Amino acid sequence: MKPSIPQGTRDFSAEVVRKRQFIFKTISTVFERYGYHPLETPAMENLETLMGKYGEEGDRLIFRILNNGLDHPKKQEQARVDFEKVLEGKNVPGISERALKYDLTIPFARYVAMNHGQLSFPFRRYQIQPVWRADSPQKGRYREFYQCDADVVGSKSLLNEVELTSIYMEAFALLKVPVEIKINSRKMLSALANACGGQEYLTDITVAIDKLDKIGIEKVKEEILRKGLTEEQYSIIEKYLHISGSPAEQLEKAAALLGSEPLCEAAIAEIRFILDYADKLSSPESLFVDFTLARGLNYYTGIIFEVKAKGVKMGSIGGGGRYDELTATFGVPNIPGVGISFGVDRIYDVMEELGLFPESLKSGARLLFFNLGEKETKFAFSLAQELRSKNVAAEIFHETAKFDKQFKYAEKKNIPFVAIIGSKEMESNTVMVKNLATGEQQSIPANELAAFFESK
RNA sequence: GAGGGUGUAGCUCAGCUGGUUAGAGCACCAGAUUGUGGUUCUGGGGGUCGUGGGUUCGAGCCCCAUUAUCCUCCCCA
Repeated sequence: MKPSIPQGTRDFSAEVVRKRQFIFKTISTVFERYGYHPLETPAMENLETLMGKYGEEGDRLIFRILNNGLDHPKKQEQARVDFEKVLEGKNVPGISERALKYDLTIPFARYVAMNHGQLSFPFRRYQIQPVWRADSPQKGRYREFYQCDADVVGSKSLLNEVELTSIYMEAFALLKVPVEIKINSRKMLSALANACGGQEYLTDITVAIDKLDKIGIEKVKEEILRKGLTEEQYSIIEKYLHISGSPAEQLEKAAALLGSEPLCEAAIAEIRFILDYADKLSSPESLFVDFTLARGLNYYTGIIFEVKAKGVKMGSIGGGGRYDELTATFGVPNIPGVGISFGVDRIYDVMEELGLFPESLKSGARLLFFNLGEKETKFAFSLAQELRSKNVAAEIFHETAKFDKQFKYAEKKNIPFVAIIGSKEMESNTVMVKNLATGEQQSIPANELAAFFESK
């Protein structure tokens, strides 16, 4: 048979794994600095935990796991009856009661609901794990991909939003990715909806203006009018979308337009709270107020975030916001929260495009010992062991072979140095070390080899 | 869920309006070169042309089906 992997999944080769781990490690280091703790949850959850949390569309994309033992003679009859129901589109525990997790937020909510007695609030956690979606794959979309989330629950303080903003700034600074961090408040959008027709239009308006930079203002207008708003009502939206200027000016203009709405006042207070901390953040120039920012998800209730990479054509590489009642669906009310996520796969693509990964991630071993025969290899082996004990990665070529072959191996594996030990070297107790990039070689006493590499 | 493109050597792909024995580059192996690579040269191994049918004297090429994969829209990260 021809080997293959399931559609929408990937193997990661050595270099890719190192680069991805570099991203994970950088981000988690920043999370830890702010007192966020790691959490891991199982790949699979009970189907019941996940169903109904992601909307109709989302439910269809959940990977369900078939129960074991359906072929057991005692169960076969029941399985047939149950399967008929599955064909009608129902979920039947007899056929499937587990599913692969679809995101990290719902499992986190489940965890908090299960353990809220033991947790001390506010509870901060970060989580970097794969999730699975039975979507049809295309460019930049996979059936297995990683999410990287940080959330704090059990606190309404806007200081959390400030810190999450700061986390974005620090993490992207460490990764050297130039970004724009956009913020808005969902309350501002609610105020807008109230001003032009009422809350029942909130979702329609949000969905439409969220697409602004994708489809252009004309299409946004079309879409909004199609939803039943009048030209007059739309004119308020148009004015809203044209608000510009410095953050302070933006807030003023918004107040002038929607000031009569109490929610607008609340929104302005939230945004102003964050802006008041701007001078204490590491890169305030990357923070922007963007009233057109809406985020697709409807569960956000306060501040919302979105991060875009500068100088690259790419969707957002991070996003998040405040939500209320994360755990209410699991019977534990009154736990508000706010969280952000990093789009790891897209960050990878951006960094690859801009050449931001450190060179050191490319090679494994620093040194390859040539294999020139049995005696020589024994000599090389003890030297290699010494290097390894001093944390210098070293490899010995696996069999005696022509120089040509061993050189090519080193080159392919991006190993920068080779060590040649033949009878001459063994006699004088030295090692011939060659730098492959420059072609220079020098004879180094065997007992100084480790020091030579440790100093590099 | 809707709509496109592509399946030929390990990889990337040529292959004319259907016409003898299906090619190239890279990779691999051997040699020129028994302790100094990246260049060059010579030789070599490798393919039931995704699968199944059909049209034809003749199909890698045309038709139908099927399957895999990539992409666009919807939605999302």
